[in-house]
Amino acid sequence: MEAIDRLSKVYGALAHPVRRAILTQLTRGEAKVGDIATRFDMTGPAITNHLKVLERAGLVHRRNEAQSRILSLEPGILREGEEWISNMRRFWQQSFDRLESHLAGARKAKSRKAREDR
Amino acid sequence: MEAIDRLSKVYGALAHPVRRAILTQLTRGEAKVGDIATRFDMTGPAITNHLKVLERAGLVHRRNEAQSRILSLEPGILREGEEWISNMRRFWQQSFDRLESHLAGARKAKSRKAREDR
DNA sequence: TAGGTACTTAAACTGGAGTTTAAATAAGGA
DNA sequence: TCCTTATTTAAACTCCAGTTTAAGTACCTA
Repeated sequence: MEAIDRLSKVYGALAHPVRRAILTQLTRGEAKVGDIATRFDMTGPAITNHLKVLERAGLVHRRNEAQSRILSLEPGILREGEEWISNMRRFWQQSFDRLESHLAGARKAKSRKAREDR
Repeated sequence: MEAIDRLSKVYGALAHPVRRAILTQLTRGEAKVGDIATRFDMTGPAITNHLKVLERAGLVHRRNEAQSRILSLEPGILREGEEWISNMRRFWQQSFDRLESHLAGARKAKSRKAREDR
């Protein structure tokens, strides 16, 4: 069973160039499976599989229309992925700033000592 | 051989909760491999492996100090990952706006027709 | 209802991710 | 030099990702 958490599914889905290309294509509007398949040198089942991964991650939505399946972007989930990274970068920046001010303090202490030693 | 592109490596690295937790820990400052290992219920080699994935994605940097390996964050690469997502969201927003104004146009035409039909 | 179009499911295979135990290496200390 | 600490490499295993070909399903058109 071992339900995989959402964020892992999202990043896992983004970790394949074909799936990122599919998402990019979908920013230009909805598309049928066939529209997508013709742009990649892969068999139909391979595309079906990539679309399933994107769908299970909650990144795309599938709708039936006659014989065609219409794919469209589902933006909410992508937002979570963006947030995790930007928080990460923000926290990293803070720890970097702390390090900087620590080093600045050390430099000051050192030059003070140098003066005292003179 | 089949060299995997950078972005795929970055997202692939983020697609595991343990690796995300390691990155989060590193925002609080550098850490030895041992410091990281004690926080997860895994054997040493498993941690070594996750660290290798993070390192190959360019997300962390490893430095030797006596018997210990010191890990620290490498922020630049994370920025690329953030950019891809935020561009994606921005393009999506644009296509959403286009759809909205299209629908607004359709609604107007419809109510005009309704008036004309009266 | 027979035939085409548009996909999906099944089955099979390859290769790589994630994990463990056991052995190897590297650096420091007695 | 031998022992200890800290971590990595090797070997082995399981399971899942990605892919293909062949067969099945769903909806439309004549």
